[in-house]
Amino acid sequence: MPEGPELHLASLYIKRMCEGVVFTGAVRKSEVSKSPDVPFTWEAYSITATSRGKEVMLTLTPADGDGKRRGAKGEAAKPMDIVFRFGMSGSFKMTSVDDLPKHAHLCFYTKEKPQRVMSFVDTRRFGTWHPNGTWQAARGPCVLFEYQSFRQNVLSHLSNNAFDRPICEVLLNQKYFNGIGNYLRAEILYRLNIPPFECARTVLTGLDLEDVCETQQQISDTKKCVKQEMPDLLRLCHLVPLEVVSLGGKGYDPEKADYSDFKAWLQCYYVDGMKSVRDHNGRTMWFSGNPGPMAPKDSKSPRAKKRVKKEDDHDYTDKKKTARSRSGGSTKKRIKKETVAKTLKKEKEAEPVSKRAEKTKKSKALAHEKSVSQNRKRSRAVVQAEGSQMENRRITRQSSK
DNA sequence: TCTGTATGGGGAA
DNA sequence: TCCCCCTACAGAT
Repeated sequence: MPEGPELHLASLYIKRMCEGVVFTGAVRKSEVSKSPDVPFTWEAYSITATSRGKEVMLTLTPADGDGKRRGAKGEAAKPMDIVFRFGMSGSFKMTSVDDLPKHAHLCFYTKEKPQRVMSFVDTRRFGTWHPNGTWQAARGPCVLFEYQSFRQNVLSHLSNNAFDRPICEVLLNQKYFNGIGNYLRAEILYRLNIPPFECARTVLTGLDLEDVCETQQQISDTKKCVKQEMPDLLRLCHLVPLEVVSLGGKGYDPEKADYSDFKAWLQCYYVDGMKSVRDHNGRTMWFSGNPGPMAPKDSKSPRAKKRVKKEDDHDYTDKKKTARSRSGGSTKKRIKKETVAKTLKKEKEAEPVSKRAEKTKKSKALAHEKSVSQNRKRSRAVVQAEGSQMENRRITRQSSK
């Protein structure tokens, strides 16, 4: 579920579910998880949460007046912060003990009867947590809640070689864009019609250090702001995630019933008619129009690349053996080579968009079409239309300099 | 049964 | 820059 908006929605969910609820006992970790144990055991404690970019911090606070002022090992009663990163599939869920989700890896038990559990659920186990943790120092300010410092952090470091790369790849750099992930980068660049593989520095040079819309309320009031001034790329890094937050629900999470709202909100990511290529890190970039000058020449999937490499190695070994033995190669090897050649040819002919994506998109297209046409009539359409013209003119100016 | 793909990011070379 | 961590699912074979 996890980009900036989903992490924030998770923190809101935790706060809502844990408000006034007393938790008890030890925090329990699944056997299979490689994340650390959480050394926290109290007769009574409360839970609250906050988010920053792609991190969520849980604060466990021992309750006053429960008669026990010391923990199981005699430690003083002080709160513990646990910092979570969600990986590709992390989320929090409050359930009954009987309904504990299959992939619950860290569990907090309530003191009620019947007992309930707040658990960190993470199917793929790419998520991590850090007891007594702090916000990760290497991550930049939150695009949602530290907008001005986020903006200044980006614009004051443009000379850094991190900005030599394509804008779509820099948008995933959490040192500068804490909270932006793969669907947000697609949506943001699409709104401004910025070629994803344009050089980041070219796109960002010339933006004002201070945004004219200074207060969050002003910024959040899209209509008001758009009428006053065009939103630039950095403001959209703030506004677009805010839109997802305002959708409520659970954002990007196909398992949830309210996923349809989110799908309808998407204008570019996984949308019918959009193009997709692999960026230099092997992640799929969705876009329309011109990919930009720094587009990778070879956009094979990481696994396809690996396979081709393996087969190349295999082929090389075969050739060496053949040369040594002067045998000319066995029938088996010839068939293998033909298969490899066919595979390569297939891949060459294949569209950048996978067949699976095509089919998924087709089935999605009908439902999507209806609501997108409505959505686009809203303020975002204004943002996109006006913004893209301005942005294109600006980028053209930058490029020609 | 095999292959490709998925909202992220740490660490080795 | 590449490899790896891991599960689930869709579609191809």
